[in-house]
Amino acid sequence: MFDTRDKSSMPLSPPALLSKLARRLMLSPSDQKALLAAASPPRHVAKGDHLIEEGQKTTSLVILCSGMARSLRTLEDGSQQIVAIFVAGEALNPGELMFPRSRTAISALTPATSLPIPLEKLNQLVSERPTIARALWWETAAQAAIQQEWMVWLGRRSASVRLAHLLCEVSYRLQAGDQDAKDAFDLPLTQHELADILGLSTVHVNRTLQVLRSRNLIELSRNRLTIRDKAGLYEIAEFDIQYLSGLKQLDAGESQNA
Amino acid sequence: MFDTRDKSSMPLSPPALLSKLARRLMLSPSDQKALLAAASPPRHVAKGDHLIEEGQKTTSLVILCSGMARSLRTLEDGSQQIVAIFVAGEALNPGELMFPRSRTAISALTPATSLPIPLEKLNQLVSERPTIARALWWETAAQAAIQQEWMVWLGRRSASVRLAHLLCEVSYRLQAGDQDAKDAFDLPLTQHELADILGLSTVHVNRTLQVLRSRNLIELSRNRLTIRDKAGLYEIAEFDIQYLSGLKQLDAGESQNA
DNA sequence: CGCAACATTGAACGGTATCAAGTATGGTGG
DNA sequence: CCACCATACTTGATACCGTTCAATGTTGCG
Repeated sequence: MFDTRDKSSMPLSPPALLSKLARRLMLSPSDQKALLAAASPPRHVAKGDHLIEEGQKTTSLVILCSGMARSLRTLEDGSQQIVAIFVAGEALNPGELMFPRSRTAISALTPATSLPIPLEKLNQLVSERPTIARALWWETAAQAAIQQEWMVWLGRRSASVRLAHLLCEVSYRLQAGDQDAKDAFDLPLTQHELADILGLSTVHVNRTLQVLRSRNLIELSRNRLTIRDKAGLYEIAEFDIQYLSGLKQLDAGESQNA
Repeated sequence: MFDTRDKSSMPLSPPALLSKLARRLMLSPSDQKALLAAASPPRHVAKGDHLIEEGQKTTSLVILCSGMARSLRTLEDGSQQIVAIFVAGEALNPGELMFPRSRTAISALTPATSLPIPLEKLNQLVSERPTIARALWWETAAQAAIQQEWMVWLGRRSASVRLAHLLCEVSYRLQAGDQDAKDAFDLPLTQHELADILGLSTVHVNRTLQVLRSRNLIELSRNRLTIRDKAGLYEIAEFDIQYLSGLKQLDAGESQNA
């Protein structure tokens, strides 16, 4: 279940593809159906392929049905910074819908399946079904919240804290989307990619990983991460489960708001 | 016009207060009226006062009508990171509306005026007027875009680039909100606060400012910033006016989307 | 087998933090 | 108006974290 590679090679029916997103966004069955009806056929891409190009005109809302993806900004000097990662069940560009062009390139970290929903149809849907508009607005806000958390530790924390935090977050998001709370999962990121996310050099990521390993907090080899000491990892990461748990409180807290 | 301190001491009528936001969000006159009718009386606060407390229950959308504000995250060890700053005409918490509680504290950098709009009324408005919902969604996305830009330079750029970029951005946002393109404005941030934004130490901010001054790019004293060499500053900041100009293309590019 | 990508290690350099001290600046009460 | 104090700003010396460069080991794959 954790091996995202398997999923993409086994074509799922669109309803199955959508179910994860629906669960996250708490869409009603009728909204789900409507979304699905508006969607283009699902697209399967290989590892490394671009799901959205930088500067590309915004033509669809894209939902990641399986696999993992990253959002990348390239700077003039060639250095790059990964500004977001996505796991199955998340929308890739809810915020970009508001802009004429995409500001980042989004590419697949694993073989992946995406479900594009053309803007024209989406706009119609959104005006007919305010609950869908609200769900997308909410997804935009949730991603902004995650970004904000990234900012805090980019600005203020040491390499080991940043790395630990990232591992905690990915583990948490994978669980929230789909799986039971297992502590081992595929993490299809090279040390170079981790460095891009963390704003560190590859070499230093390597050394920092060794520190975490030597303290018996994690194992990581061949793209598979095992968390050996969850409490310990959370502690040095200063991982506050609260900030993401708002994602779950939606059904409880939102009913009055919606 | 640039001295935000004057504004707060001179109570403006609510319509005037809202006009900036309306211009930014491209709200129709009837939407503006409706928003205004839903709003509570404007609130005047002193420099340093909190507009929104950390962890406070989300009860209103708050619009900043005059002055400047900052959104602050405090870490367990006492260090803090400013994750956003706001100028007059911006909404303080469009994204937070989606969560039960506020994740940051927002406090006034200058004397300021805020216009709270209670959630119950807002929810009604939003369901009656999809354009308002869309405007708030858009504001959420715009703030996420700015945050993302911050992330990129927090992770990848040197102190002088970060500082220069921040100055460029503030200057740009002030102009976009209100003023003609003047190159001198009040910047009510201490070096300590700049450090919190930039993820640097106060001492290093000081030295970096001296570098910029010695290159004749800026003057900054007593909270007043003068940009002496705009082109030069933009250059070392690698300031890409594009990323924010999406904000302006809304009326051009959005009509087909909305 | 051999190549390419990834991972690991070491040494030297540099940017930024930290600590500590000193200098404006502005506001307050006498 | 002055003495005083608090806050902000400035400057220097030192230490550390993370980078860079360079070399070596490892894994997977055609």
